Parts: sequence; C-alpha cells; structure tokens
Amino acid sequence: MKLSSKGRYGLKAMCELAKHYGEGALSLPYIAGETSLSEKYLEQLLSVLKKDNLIDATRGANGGYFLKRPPEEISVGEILRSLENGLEIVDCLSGDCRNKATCHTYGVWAKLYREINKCLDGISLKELVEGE
Amino acid sequence: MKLSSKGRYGLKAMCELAKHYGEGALSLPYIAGETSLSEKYLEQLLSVLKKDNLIDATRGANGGYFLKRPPEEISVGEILRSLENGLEIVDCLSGDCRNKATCHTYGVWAKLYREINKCLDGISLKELVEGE
DNA sequence: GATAATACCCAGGAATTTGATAGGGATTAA
DNA sequence: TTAATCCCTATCAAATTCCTGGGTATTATC
Repeated sequence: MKLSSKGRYGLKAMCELAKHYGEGALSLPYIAGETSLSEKYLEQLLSVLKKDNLIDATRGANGGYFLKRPPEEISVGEILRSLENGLEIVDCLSGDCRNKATCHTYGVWAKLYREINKCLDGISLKELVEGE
Repeated sequence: MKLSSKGRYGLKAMCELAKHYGEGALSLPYIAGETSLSEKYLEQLLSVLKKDNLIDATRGANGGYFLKRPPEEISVGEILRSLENGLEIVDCLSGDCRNKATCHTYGVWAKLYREINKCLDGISLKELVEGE
C-alpha cells in the first residue's frame, strides 16, 4: 500500500505555493527548481490540482500558478484525494461492490478509509509549511 | 493508494482458517475452493503468512494449514503487514530518509502510518468472521 | 505588432510492479 | 508403495507508473 509519486511530489509543490501565498503567481520553472522536479512532469501534477479547483493559473508572460484559497483552508486530504484520484484503498469502496452485506472484509476497508480521510483532513497546508 | 490483491485475498484466506479454527488443518484445495482462488496463487499467499508465523502447516496426506494462534489474538494489522510486506505508505518511512528534519511532508506520512496501524491493530480476526 | 515568457494539451514509451501460472521436489498418512 | 499434501523457484503477460517530448494558445512588455 504505497502512495504514488504524484501524491508525494504534488504535495511538495503545494507547499511551495503555500510558502509564497499572497505574493502573486509562481511560474512552472520556478516551482520545478524549488522542488527538483522536471517542468514537464510537474506540469501534469499542477493540471490535476487545477482541474480540482485547488489552484489556479494565469497564462502569458509573468503568469504562473497560485492557491485558490488560503493555506489554512486547504487540507492535505483534499490535495491527496485530488492527486491520487481518490483515496479508496480497495475498488469495492468506489461503489460497485455487490456483496457488501455478506463480505467479511468490507467493513475493514470502510473503517480504514474513514480513518485515513479523517487523519488527512485534520492537517492543513498551513500547518505543514509552518511546522506544527 | 491501493491495497494489493495479496492483502485482500490473503485476508480472506485467513478468515476461512479462522472459521474452522480448532477443527484441524484445512487443505490448500479446500481453501482455494472456498475463496475462489487458484491453488497455485493461494499457495504463495499462505507461504508468506507462514514465514511470518501467523499460520502453520502439516505436510503429507491429510495435511493442511491452520492458524498458529486463536483468531481473537491475531489482528488484521498483523496479517496485512505480513502480506503487504509492511504498511509503510512512502519509502522514507522505511528508515532511509536523510532529511526527516527539514522535510515538510515527512510528518504527514508518519502520522498517517501510525493511524493506519492503530486502526488495523484494533480489529481482530475473530471480530471479522463473527461480524462486529 | 513582434517577441519572449508563460500555461495548456496530448501522445507515447521505458521501467517497474503486479497477478498469476507452471513444473518439479519433499514429506507423510494410509 | 501410493496418493495426497505442502514447499520452492522460475517465468511471464498485463497493467500501471513515472516521465519525456512536441506542439499550441495566451498575454505582458517593448
């Protein structure tokens, strides 16, 4: 059970945006430099975050990316659900399980899923960059 | 972040062993039949669980697999850590992270790791097969 | 209006991981 | 001796992951 690189790296990028919240947009090359990611790869992560309304961007010269809401209003849970395309640890949590009722293990996955989300939703991006 | 098939199927096999705890050993073909897994695949899962001392086996005719401890003394956490080869969600939790101190995100993974283990260690195999 | 800096879109591919199969060997009850 | 069983290890196809590359659209600045 591993988190994908997308999740790990995307969260780092979000931290970078949070550090500079309120200072205008950060360009892709700048964020790539700070996070040691290739521009092309980072671009894909940011496009996912943008699709899910966590960040926004302005195009053209002097354009870049910025958080859509202040860091204290964005949770790590939101970010990871976006990047990981949901945190469902098994497929049957995604709705299409026909024998929830009789399955011995379904309850375990459901409980774990709730705990994971609870934990991650309890951490804001602001706490992350400020350390505690 | 998905649990592997090994984890899901292995837990089902453990449930089967738990249901028949105290009734002697269950043969590989029998467990395979009950869980709808191929014998060869199931064999690999059971070998992992045996290596980690959760189950034991007797060889030869009338042999089979059985739990090494009663179901109430085996947690789902133990089982999944065995099958998944640890529940570390990111590699840096497995000891070899050089910049724990400065990394913004390390704390998130550490906390989540603790929560996941706490949750799964709180569910016994007995609860699972008896429902609640 | 031209230029340069930027975000945006999408195709593809190498490497890794996963899920599973296969064959043969060792052990033991009957 | 035989048949039923667990044990070991190699291999493979499919899926997924991680990343690169090329080209397009937009816009501030000169």
